[in-house]
Amino acid sequence: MTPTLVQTTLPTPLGDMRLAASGAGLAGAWFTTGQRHLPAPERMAAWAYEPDHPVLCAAREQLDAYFRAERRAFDLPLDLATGTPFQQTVWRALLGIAAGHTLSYGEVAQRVQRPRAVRAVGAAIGRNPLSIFVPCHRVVGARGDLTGYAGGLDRKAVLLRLDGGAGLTL
Amino acid sequence: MTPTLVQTTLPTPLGDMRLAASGAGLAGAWFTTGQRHLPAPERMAAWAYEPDHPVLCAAREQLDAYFRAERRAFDLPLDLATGTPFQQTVWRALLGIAAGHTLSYGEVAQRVQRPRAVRAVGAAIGRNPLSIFVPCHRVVGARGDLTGYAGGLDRKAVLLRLDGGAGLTL
DNA sequence: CACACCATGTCCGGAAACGGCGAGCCGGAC
DNA sequence: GTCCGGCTCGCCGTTTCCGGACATGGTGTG
Repeated sequence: MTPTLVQTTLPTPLGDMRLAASGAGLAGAWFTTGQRHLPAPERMAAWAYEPDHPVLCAAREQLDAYFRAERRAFDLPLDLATGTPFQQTVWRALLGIAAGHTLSYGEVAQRVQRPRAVRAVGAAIGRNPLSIFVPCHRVVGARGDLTGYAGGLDRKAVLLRLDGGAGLTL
Repeated sequence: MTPTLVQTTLPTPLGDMRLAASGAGLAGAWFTTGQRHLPAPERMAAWAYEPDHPVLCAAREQLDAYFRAERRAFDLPLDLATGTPFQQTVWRALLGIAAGHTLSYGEVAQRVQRPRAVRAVGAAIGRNPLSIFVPCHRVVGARGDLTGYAGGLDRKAVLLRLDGGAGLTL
């Protein structure tokens, strides 16, 4: 049995989000609407609601600050253990992209020492369980186009503007 | 010598059926074409034709009503004494599946207290002498596939739709 | 008694399909 | 000529699907 998680939900300018935490740290952050690759509903239903859990509190506060453009980087323990080894490598690489910067899928592939595994990188990024915290929205097409986002391209655009210091513009 | 039976035949939307009755109740109901595990022809030839036998009349009427979707359950004495003890147990378990519901072979095996005798259950169900009356068509594969039917999968599909209240759709 | 049938179910390995891509090529619009 | 849009094809980790190999228990044979 995989260890069970605790969860909470919170509203954001981009829609409600569900946060989940394990003993190791924040393990999930998904938009409740229009998000692909969600865990199975019955799985999520089994997680206890603990809004006061320290990790969830920290995540909520930092996320609020981020949307108020008062914070550009996050600082809390993350639990990436869910993914395959390759996925974890990719996700960790994303953590190295600072706000205001972007990389192409090909560049990420190079950083992961798999220069030709471009599509595989794309697939792995698509499975990122930690929206925003693992900044998968900072990966764009080789020619600068947005290309895709599990939470919808609209949200990706907003997040990138926010990253750029432009403040929140829907 | 096993006590001799009386018989009759009647047409149904799924083809002609032969009904047989003993003093204890309805003992057989088989499609005359495309049905496996029929009694030996010479055996059946020895049964007297008695279309007016009370049990046969009741069976005919209820079967007609069933095919007209005006009846979902049967109410007449059944004679299951033909089978082995195990087979009788299985057949009786089938009587507990209401119209509109299905069980997998494995689930039937559990109900019979022989969780691992899954194939044996399948074999026993295949020998069911009372098509439709003992609803062996309500047992499907673990993943929901039809798997098999002594009267042909086509008939099984029709019967399940009929059970579901969908009316008769060939 | 030994043995071969089955209207199954589970597990496992291999094959094929599927992506949040990117480079190369071709044909039009200037 | 340039430039751009659109198409094709190779790329590779993951997922899904399919087929074969067991285990399994009652029955009908020999």
